Amino acid sequence: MAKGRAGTEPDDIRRPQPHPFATAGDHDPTTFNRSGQTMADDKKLTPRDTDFSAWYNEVVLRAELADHSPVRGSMVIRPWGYGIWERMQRALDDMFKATGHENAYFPLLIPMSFIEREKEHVEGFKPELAVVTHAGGKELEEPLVVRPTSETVIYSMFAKWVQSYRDLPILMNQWANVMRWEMRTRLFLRTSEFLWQEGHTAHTTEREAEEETRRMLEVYRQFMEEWIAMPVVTGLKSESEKFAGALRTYTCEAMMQDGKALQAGTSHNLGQNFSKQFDLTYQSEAGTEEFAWNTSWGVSTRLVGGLVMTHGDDAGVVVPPRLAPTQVVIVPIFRKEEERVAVVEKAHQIRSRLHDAGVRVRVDDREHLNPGAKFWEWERKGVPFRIEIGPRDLAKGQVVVARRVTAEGEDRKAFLPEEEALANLPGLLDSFQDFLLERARAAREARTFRGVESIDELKEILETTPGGFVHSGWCGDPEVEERIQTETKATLRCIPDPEFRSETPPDRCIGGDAPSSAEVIWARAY
RNA sequence: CGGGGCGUGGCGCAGCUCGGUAGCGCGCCUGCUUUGGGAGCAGGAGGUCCCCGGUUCGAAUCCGGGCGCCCCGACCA
Repeated sequence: MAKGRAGTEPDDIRRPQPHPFATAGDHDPTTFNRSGQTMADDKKLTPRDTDFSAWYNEVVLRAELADHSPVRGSMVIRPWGYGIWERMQRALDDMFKATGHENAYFPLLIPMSFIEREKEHVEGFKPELAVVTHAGGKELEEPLVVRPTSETVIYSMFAKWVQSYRDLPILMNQWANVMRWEMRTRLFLRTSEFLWQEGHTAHTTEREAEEETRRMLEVYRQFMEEWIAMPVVTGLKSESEKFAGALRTYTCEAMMQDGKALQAGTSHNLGQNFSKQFDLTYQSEAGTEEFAWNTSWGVSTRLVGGLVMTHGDDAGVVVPPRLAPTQVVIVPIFRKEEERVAVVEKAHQIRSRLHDAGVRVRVDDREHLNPGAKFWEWERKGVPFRIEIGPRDLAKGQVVVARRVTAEGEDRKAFLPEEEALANLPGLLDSFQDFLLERARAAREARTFRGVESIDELKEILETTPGGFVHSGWCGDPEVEERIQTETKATLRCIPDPEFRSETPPDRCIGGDAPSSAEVIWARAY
């Protein structure tokens, strides 16, 4: 049976299990201090099942991933969050290079007239443009737009560079910031300014452009699963959800722990829409003048938000080892001065041996915090493994290895001989990475509902916490889509690719008696 | 833009009904004792109580006007 199938019976609607956020290995963040008092509440995070959205905000701030900037709706990405983004960038960049792409950089400001060139494109972006009207103390003759995306400048430049079919394909990417003036913002998930990568290509044939669009979608899927450990459903966007100016938009949709969908990355087949507006033509082998075919594709710092909402728990963030700026933190424990000297020295020895084995590791030898405080702090930040070394361990030649999240029935801490711990850690990091992906996949499958045949049924599922992805038939009528959106607050996430479809294709449209022309997925979304 | 809430040391809040010394928890600084799951004690720093105006002998508190932020709905990676 293909991956992504939930029930053995296609018509069987699966119900979610009662406690969506329960995770093996979660531990109760309520602890007691020495006088037996509970710790002040302000040290704990709001639990996910009390208020998921409050939990998210607190986690991002208190794990020091990001902070609000003085300008409403924009954020500062702090070193821990930026370190995760840097790892993402590096991995993606390598994948782009491996598929033949080169990086370039285009400017922040775009002439207003460029944006206005492609009709659908303007309509899509106009409401969220930030416009520069004054500079150098004078009003500008033509307003400049702070790029919301760069298709228009990039294809205007491509037009300048391309003469012959021999100049194609162009496979380019840029890492940049963009600005879209949003009404409601949330750290990482939707801010006015965000960091992203936008790939832009030009081809001689429609088929080649389509292949490129699909290839990059697959690169994204693979990256999201292998690096973020975040499984995604891939598929095609409906007309109403596609990129403004594209022929077709493909998407990666991830399910967050509250059952809502996160559009994690998109890849667009732009057809000849932009090449026609910007005169991106080439002379073919036969000597005729032809318009090029374009694609564009992007992922953003939103992925950091996706990571948090996929793996985080009530103790904080959980960062998959491959993206963790620090994979292992070593906490020395001691009482007397001579113990401190010995333990800290051992900690640094272990650090340097793990470092040589390719592990990103640091020693937390701050003296003003006791070990417990350090444990909480690094767990909140999501460091995958912690090594504790105290006098008792020193005497026994062992270390304590604690995993950030444990499987059901597994002990949180393992007492291992030093050599064994050192030898095992790279493997432990790998298996933790795998564990996170499998856990996330299971969570998604548990909240994927198939064979849903009526809007009432859809509504009922979405209103039962924590919702999820609902598969149904659809006749393809945009009016039906809009009606469902209004009635259920769910959007049509995508027409899933074959491996995510149900065993038996739905035969009727969810909106009525019309025959279904495509299986689609509904969900409330970020 | 509609509905709701809130602006008081860095953060979270109390005080406002009923005007009169600005307070609590966390955090921060110094010292000593501590350190195997968010340390204890002692001392200390830190405030235009969002802004403007009014009432009053006196305003964080009452009145008027502004501004800002957050949450919930209509747009979006």
